[in-house]
Amino acid sequence: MGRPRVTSFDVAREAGVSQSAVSRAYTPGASVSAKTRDKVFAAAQKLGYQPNAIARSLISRRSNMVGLVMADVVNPFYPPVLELFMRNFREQGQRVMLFLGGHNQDVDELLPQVLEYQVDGIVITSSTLSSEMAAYCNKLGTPITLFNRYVPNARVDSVCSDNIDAARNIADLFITAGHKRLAYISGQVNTSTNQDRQKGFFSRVEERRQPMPAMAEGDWSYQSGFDAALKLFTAEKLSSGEYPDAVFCANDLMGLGALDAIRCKLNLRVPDDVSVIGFDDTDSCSWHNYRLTTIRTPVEKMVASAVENMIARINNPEKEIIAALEQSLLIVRDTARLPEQISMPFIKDPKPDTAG
Amino acid sequence: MGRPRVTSFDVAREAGVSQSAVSRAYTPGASVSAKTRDKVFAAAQKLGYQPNAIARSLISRRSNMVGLVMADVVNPFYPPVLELFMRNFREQGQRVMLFLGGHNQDVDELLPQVLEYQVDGIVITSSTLSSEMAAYCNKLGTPITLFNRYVPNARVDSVCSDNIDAARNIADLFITAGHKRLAYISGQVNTSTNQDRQKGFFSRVEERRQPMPAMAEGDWSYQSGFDAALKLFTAEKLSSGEYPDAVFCANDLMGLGALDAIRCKLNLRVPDDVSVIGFDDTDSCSWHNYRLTTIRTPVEKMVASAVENMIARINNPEKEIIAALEQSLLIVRDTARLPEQISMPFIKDPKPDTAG
DNA sequence: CTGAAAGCGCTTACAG
DNA sequence: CTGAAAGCGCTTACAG
Repeated sequence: MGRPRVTSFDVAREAGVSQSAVSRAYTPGASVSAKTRDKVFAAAQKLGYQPNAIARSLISRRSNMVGLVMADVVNPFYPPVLELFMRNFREQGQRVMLFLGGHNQDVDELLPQVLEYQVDGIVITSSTLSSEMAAYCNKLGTPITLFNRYVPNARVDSVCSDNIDAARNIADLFITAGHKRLAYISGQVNTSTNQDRQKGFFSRVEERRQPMPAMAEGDWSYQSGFDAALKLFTAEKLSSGEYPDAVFCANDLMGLGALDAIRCKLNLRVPDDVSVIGFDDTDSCSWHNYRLTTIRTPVEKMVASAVENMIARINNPEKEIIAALEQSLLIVRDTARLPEQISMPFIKDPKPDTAG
Repeated sequence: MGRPRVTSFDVAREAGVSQSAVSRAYTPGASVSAKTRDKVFAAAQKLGYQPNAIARSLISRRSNMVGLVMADVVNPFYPPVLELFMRNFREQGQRVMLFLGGHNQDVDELLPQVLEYQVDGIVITSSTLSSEMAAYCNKLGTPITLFNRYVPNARVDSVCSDNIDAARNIADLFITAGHKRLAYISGQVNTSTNQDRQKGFFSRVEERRQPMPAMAEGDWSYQSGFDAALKLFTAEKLSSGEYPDAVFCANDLMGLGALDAIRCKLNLRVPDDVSVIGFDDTDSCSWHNYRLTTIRTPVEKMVASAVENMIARINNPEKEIIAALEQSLLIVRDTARLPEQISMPFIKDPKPDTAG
């Protein structure tokens, strides 16, 4: 409040140089003599001066801030993604303004708030924006990158993992290993992530001329996976032996819930009686009690390329649009019977030998 | 690049009013006629104008941005905290610049980067800053609030949960329920959170004239809890029956690791053979397979008061310093034998009846 | 209620 | 290399 700020003019006076010289001292590559720079820094130190990034942003038309719109930080898939974005942007000298916005329509309402601050670019994770909004950002010259969402024909970059392909592979794995009664536990049905995983799984089952999978609806949460499993394994099916012998869960949290239901509540053996595969390779999958076989999205790579691309576009708006689609990796643990030949990239996560 | 921005002058021309009028139209409570405002908004709409928050920040000396420094978003305790901060600040019309910084010394190096952007205030979670840095922020007039960290005699606000008190209560619970061989699995030993939990637990055991707890060092992670449990329950102790019968874990993740080690690897019964209590009440504690008895910090309340206080201080720098210390709540689930009389606030989390 | 004008704290041609 | 000056896009007294 009213506290007088130390400005470059104050430093200039103290150092006996011009205000421009002060500015140059803080501009990498500007033409200043070492001597002037030293005087400036000494004076700055003495006065407790630091350049004002807001003023710099205004005149230079570069804020060195990016907007990051995230869907749901509480879902364990996102914290690592957030951390990676923070780290990658920091390395590029960009600060991040964070926004939490729900689904697609929210994003359209949110974007003006982030544009207001003249961010150099915006990354949107797991949501889309309307084509009107995309056009508006484009007119402003603010680049957008979609993470985990793809919009055909829009002038926005995107980097995704190939959910359809991964889900198709899971169908193949289950079928080839001899499972006969497949099931699917869905995420929120209106999300594109769920739609892609479901479509990939079902379409491949159909291509292989197998009976369509049973399905129960979840909402990505642990509890919904637990409940969905209970719906899939009714008392009737249990007694007839006609219960699912392979369950693909649209994410890990639901996979863990299903696992707990199947083992603790239903007293079935995994993977002997039923195989379970999840998606994301969240930390808890590797816990000794679960060891859930799952799909890992190459998050490091995806974030790195999203950031790299964003920076490149900030520096060159004419750069061509990218639409990266990364392949996932099967993480083999203990919850699924798998065929001899695994038809997708995979690694085995050995049971850690931690006896000491 | 170089795309001409639409400014308030363009809108003024289009609307046939002065530039000041445009500015006033966007200032709540400013004196403009409805008619002028309508003309302005119509022109703005037509041109795709939106006020430039950076320019506004510069002249008004209010950025409506706060800096949020978080320690470790990957630890499941933090995502909910982050979400709460985002939501509360948004309600107050504040945007947040996020920074991820490790331990205390990092924060001192980070702060200049956040101050550069003229944030209206800074919240630091689970780290401290040096008194020099505190003094510098104070000189700049930028308020600091510490979340989960307390600095006596510094001119910074803080809101914490009372870790010492909660840990003392756990000692009481164990002892009163008749446990004889207590143990403690620590978090990273140099963090104040661990120090407080450890101190509270040990000091109360001492006051009650019980044998000092055994201790194994962890680092907050699941795996470290698993490993620590194995160190506590050696083959020798197992065969002599002299293994711990009550383990207090400095956080839930380690508690779950310990639980898996104790039950799956050691084949001991919980809580019959050994009681386990964690800390934080992270989501996975309530999973059917774990149902970990733990301590819940009143995070909603803490974040709300941190934000409320920050806003109050931004508006009145002379406001008195607060140092809130919130009491925690015991969440009773299935992993600990508890006395008849529970000596601290608690709630029972009933096993959800989800059979359908 | 309205407009002209000063000024927030910088960067960046421009001229020397 | 250096300084004087213009200007980024706003808000806010000030005068009417």
